[in-house]
Amino acid sequence: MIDRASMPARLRAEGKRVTRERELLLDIIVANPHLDATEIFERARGVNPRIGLATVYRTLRLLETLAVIDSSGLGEDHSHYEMHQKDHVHLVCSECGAVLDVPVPFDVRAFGRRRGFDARLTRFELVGVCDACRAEPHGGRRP
Amino acid sequence: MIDRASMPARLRAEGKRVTRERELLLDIIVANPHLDATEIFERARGVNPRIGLATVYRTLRLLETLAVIDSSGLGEDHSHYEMHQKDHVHLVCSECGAVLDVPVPFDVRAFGRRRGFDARLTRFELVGVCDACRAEPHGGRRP
DNA sequence: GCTCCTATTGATAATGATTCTCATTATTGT
DNA sequence: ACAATAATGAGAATCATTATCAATAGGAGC
Repeated sequence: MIDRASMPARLRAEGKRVTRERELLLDIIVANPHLDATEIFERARGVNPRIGLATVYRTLRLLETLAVIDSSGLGEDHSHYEMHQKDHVHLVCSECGAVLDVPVPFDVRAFGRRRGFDARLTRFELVGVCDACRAEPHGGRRP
Repeated sequence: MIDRASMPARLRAEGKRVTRERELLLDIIVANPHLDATEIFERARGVNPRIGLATVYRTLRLLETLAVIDSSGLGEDHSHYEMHQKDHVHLVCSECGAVLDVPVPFDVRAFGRRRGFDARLTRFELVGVCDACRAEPHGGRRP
């Protein structure tokens, strides 16, 4: 996992500016993995009501380009974000939306290399129903 | 892989009608895995110029609901489709767009079960650069 | 700390993918 | 063949994301 404290230096190293907005968005992503752009936007407004949605998308794109954050669908048709970390599988509960990160049980780089691929990024997800939701067939919608 | 010939019976069993459009779209998906909705639409028009894009999306949604086809992003921000088949990893070349299907090297169901998840569907992708594209750094854009 | 240069922001229009609406058409049971 | 109604086609509507552009604010130099 990338260290939050090193981000300002990292941005400057890339010739980018360290703005209030970028700091705020990074804090939100670090503290809440798996949020989507709208959810990040809402939380950001709670702190800085003047922030715009465009800034959220622009910042997410920048951070993803810098490989600081990763995006994934998590069973839905839009992106969710988290700080970049070692290859892992997202176990997504289609009932309650819970997401569990589990290390990939094999060497992904070697797996790709064996097939002539130089792996740049991975997205592994397993969508299903978690224990809790299987236990209570009635309630248990998205939190 | 689901057998194309059994699809009409499968549709009727679900109380759905077997239309020219559905037959055509199934043929296209079987013959060309990993196409997106627009590509499927274009090929379909080649055979039946009267077909509408809405029908393509409706049919894709229906077939996915019936677990006849699966969708995945393949490194892009929209869905690509293929007949449902056993769990596999998509190796996607970000340079030429080539997609390679490789069996998942571990037992996905058991993997999920061990974490309290009842796996319904999986999406494993590894985005990188294939041998061919690494060989020729100049050309080699999307086919 | 003050200024200037320009990257970044905010508001909003634009785009792209997908879904919805509704009148028309075609599939299926009889 | 006929009627009942599910499915289609065309286009409007929606949702996520990107582009545009004037206003604002980092940060390098003084």
